[in-house]
Amino acid sequence: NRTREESHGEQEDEWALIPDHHQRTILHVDVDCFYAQVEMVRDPGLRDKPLGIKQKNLMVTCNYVARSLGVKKSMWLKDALEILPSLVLVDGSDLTHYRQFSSEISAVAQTFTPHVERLGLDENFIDVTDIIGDYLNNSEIEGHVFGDKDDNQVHHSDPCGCGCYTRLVAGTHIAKELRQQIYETTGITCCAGVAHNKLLAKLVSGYHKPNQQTVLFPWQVHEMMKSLNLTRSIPGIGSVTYKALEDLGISTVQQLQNSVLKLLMTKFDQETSQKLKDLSFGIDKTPVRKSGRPQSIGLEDAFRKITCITAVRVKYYTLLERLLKLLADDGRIPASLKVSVRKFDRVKRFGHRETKQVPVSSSVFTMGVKGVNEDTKSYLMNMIMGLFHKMVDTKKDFHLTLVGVGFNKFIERAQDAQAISNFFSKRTRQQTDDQNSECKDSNVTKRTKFHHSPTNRKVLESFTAESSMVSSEENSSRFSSDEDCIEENFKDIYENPALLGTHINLEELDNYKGDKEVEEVIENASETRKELISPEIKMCVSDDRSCSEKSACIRLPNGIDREVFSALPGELQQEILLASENKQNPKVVKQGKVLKPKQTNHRKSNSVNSKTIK
DNA sequence: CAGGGGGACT
DNA sequence: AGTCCCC
Repeated sequence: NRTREESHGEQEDEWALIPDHHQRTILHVDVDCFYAQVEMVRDPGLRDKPLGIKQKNLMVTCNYVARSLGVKKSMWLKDALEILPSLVLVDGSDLTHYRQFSSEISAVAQTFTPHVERLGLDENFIDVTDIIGDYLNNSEIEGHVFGDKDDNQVHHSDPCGCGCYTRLVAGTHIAKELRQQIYETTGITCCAGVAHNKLLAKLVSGYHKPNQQTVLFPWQVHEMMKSLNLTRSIPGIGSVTYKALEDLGISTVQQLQNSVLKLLMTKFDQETSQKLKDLSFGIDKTPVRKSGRPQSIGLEDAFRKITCITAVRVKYYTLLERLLKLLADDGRIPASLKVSVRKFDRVKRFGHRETKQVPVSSSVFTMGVKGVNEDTKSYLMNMIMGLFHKMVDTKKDFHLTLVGVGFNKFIERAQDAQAISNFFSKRTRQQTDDQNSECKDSNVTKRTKFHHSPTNRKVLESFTAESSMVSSEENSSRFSSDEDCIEENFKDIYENPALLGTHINLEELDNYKGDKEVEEVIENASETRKELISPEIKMCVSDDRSCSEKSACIRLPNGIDREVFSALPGELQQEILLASENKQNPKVVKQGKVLKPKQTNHRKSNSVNSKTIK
């Protein structure tokens, strides 16, 4: 009972000859201009205005008021404002609220069935095959039907004979109900597509926009696929695959349908070749996979130009602070840290990133009764900078247009966590003669094992809270298993101990009473703070315009964005200014005992290395 | 400055 | 770690 066109494949094309019985019923739900809707729900005053959501210089989406006035998705901000000067803009760089709405929407779908697969923040595939029985008594179709009206009226029952007609009609009722519930719980409107596979459901969901739905019956598949014209409009055929096909003289879906598998196999392996052909016929056997929680959590910041190491540190530090909040919300313990950069490249322009990763010890996130604190941040910062230096040779000129940081593996199950924590504590015992290892071991075990418990949740949440610094001794045992990493990655800070002082939370000073060397580092830093960050100057720094009129203004180092600078915590502002000062006036900074005793053994010089500051 | 994510496969 | 895909 497959459609005729599905048999047009080559004889050797075995997969294509397997009939598609359309046994499944799949929904694709796609939120209308997602970011714009979220902002309109959050501020109903925006409803009637032309609204654009921007990220940097790009308007990533806009509401339908704006669209009716000639603005399109993914326009340059400049172009959008030229067309529509009255466009109201909201910055959508921080995805926090979008993530929240997104998971609420998926959660509504999950009340129907667990078979929900997320695609990006605003799309969900739902396999409703399991629950279709509850909806079979509906005879009327909800929403639109793809294709010619007359054509569909011919088939008023189930011409296919496999029961797909009845199931798809039932699917339209589920889609209707789901969209209604999403609207009631979140205030967000969606489109939906109903079909017998993911490809088709997705293709058809956008046929009537916004806030509408469409069903596709199998006998319309051929017409639908032909109407796509270019192969590029098939999900799964991206720019690279499209160009490869183009090289073979295949540009349209029809050409792909008529292509010979052997020709495709000159550019793709057999499996891929077959998949491409299947797609052109609207055949897609891929299952709807439960999405579960994200497998990575990361943040990026793009910009036009960063050329100095201090700015890099500032960017990573800022991203890391936000990332730790996301991590605390997530509740899981990460096992791997990934750092990325995008180097300026005239040819590639964008898209390409270089990345490096390292395992991170789970103890970094679980040790310490008072939770993870500033110290964890600087530990991770050193990891980050270590990876960064593997990608960028800061002794030479460099030009970055993006930095990113993320966690991409998580300790999932109690058993795994147990094994991992045992592994770490074992290593620690062998390598150090740590009397406290018993205590640490039990800490790790307990926390990791129950990392979903409320108690542990609290520990995680305290990442971001101001909390007290642990003693140096505790530090050394906590991180000793990552010794190798620290030695490599701490290099930057070794070379400029004055920077270290600026990392210290001023509220934690009491912890260092009596430690002369540490106090000295801190004093250095606090003097710097007093000198450079007086309230007046802060005001000046935060306002570009007033700054240009005042003579007392701080002159920021080249490459430092004033807006970025003013948004930073004082300690990082100091770091920048200090670094810039040192650049012009390299001076010797007296060495102090630093936070992690291991370092002192490896420090080679007391002098500030102006090269690292660039 | 396409942005700010994410996933699967190799 | 890189490539390709998706939104």
